[in-house]
Amino acid sequence: MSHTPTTPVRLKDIARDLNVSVMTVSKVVRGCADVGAETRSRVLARIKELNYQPNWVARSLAARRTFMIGLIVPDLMHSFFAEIAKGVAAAIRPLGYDVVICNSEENGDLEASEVDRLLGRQVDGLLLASAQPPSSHAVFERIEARGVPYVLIDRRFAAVRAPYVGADDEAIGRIATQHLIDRGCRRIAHIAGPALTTGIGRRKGYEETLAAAGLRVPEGYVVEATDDDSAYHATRRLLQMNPRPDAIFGYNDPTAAGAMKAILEAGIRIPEEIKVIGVGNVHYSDLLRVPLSTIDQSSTSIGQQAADILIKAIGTKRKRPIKTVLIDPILIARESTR
Amino acid sequence: MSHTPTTPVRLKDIARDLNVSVMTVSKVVRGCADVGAETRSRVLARIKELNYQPNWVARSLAARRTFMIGLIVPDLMHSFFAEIAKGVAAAIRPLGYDVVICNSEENGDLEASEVDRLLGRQVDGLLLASAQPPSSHAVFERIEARGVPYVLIDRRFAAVRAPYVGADDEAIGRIATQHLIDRGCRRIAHIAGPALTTGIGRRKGYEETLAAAGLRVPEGYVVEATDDDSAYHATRRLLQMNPRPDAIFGYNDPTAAGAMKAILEAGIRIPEEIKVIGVGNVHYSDLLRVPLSTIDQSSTSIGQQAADILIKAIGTKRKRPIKTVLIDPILIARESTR
DNA sequence: CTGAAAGCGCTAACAC
DNA sequence: GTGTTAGCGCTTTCAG
Repeated sequence: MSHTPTTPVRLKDIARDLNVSVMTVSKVVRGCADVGAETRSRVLARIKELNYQPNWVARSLAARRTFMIGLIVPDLMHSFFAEIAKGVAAAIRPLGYDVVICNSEENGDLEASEVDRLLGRQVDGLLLASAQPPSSHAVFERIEARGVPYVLIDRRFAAVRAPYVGADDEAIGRIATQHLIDRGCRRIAHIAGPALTTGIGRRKGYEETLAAAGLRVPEGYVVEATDDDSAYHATRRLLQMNPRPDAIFGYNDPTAAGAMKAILEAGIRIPEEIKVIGVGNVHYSDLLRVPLSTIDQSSTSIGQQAADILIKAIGTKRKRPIKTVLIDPILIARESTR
Repeated sequence: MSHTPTTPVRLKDIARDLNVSVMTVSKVVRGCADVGAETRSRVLARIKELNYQPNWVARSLAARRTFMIGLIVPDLMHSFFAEIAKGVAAAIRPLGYDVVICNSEENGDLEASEVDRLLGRQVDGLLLASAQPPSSHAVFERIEARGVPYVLIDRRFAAVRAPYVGADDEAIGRIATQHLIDRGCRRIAHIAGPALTTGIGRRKGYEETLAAAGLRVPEGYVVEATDDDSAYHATRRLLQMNPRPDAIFGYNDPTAAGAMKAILEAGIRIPEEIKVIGVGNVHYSDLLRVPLSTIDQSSTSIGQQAADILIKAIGTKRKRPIKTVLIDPILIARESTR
């Protein structure tokens, strides 16, 4: 109705109206026990009446806690991270926290500046799917210097002493590769991801499994790509090779999807001539041209578990044991490796 | 190195070290002109040395501005909204704003509580892809009562006097339907979305175009669905009908993808026997089993334009003309309507 | 049980 | 140019 912007109601206003102190009202708002029953109900009534909403900025400054946590992901458009974000939000919301989501665009410097911003905003904790190069620890040190708890997600940093939640990347590489071998493939190519633990681990699992099976692949069977588009182009090169691969293991679903596009476009049949497998079980995997076999890594659960660990760390004085949660990857076999 | 959490450096610390007043330091930090060159450089040096980072909570309280804006979307997993979020972030970041992203899960009550939280956090503005039922204005009134600028995204509310940025939904419906007619389809079914302006507008465009072409469709040719899964089931019902549709217009890409899944599963060929078109041009549209024809609505640009309008409104005293940006939809014809 | 005092770290507005 | 005075709206601490 009244479209005249009103200055928000403050504790002070309620206190004045009721002839009690600001403190008493504050206590009622926060649900402290030490307030008389009758006083409490009078205050509560007035609060409802005026529709009082606490000013969280003021509250945060005084209490030195914001009840905000920061989440930094490399790319929100990748549904894997969107799902993590969802899991995080779902986990912390009931506890009264809000999450500020930032996109690092897979760029370490941008990420560092996001971290600084979030720290400047006094977040109580940080969740980080970091795009830092593996040996660069400056960002983590800055966080630690501030004493703000944080949890690493998806990408691991061996030298950093922080909790981590993610999938077992080497296991992912092994499972995917073994699956292709089991399906009779012998010339298995790999679209490797960026040089982060995810990409490196999956590639390592791939190489180990190949070696264990006594398979050797020609020079050039491992190509690099970061998204569906670069994977598309990389795959076109792969298809020129002699002998041509009879399988491609993409380091994530988007790259596998890009590979499929190149393969089908070349008039090659999936899975008859080339089998394809990805990682991530993104939501649309089974809607692709050929439903994509993939390795599921429970993204929602990653978000939730990371959030749980973080919240516990926030509520604790100092030095809890550094937890590492490795989620067991699960093979989802679909048409693309039939 | 030093993993001993240090209390953050404050203006006061720098002021003390340099024997100047807190104000002077504050002015330097904010880049005010009225500071002596020599003083400024001393302060700057110390700031760098100590790696001073302003406390934004305190700053926000004092300045009565947080430089945070809130963005509420129904579903971050839907890449349309993820893309909008990205566009928003990209647009406001260089201006010093941060965005707090919230998920309403397509639930009006949850959305209302998110709005309250964001308002409580004193955001400077709000971007809202609202899940409110069309006649419910309580949320908007609460925002207006606080005098916080906001702009509506994607879903429109005719009675609400706020800027709006989104696609022209009726045009979308017309273009999609006309395209199917042009391709020779005569029994065009529609998977209608929820009863919001998006769903309603697209359906209206569909019906108008059908009428204009003198086409009538049997009872039951319009079914409702909200996501790929419900669309999958709805389409299975559609396929039982007699006569069977020769085209399906899905109100967005996920529903169209779900429809395709049901069609192909039934052994029916796309586009030979049934043509399919969606809306949104989501990122993976051309990777689907049959590359999906769709209507593009420039999601990134929606985010950017909405953010621009909001930022301008924030920087203004009061009452700017209420801008409505209707983005022209563009047909992207792919294999599914060949 | 209630409240007064003392800030949280910073900035607006105005003097000097 | 620089600094002073007053807070922003809330919570902490501790006395009554």
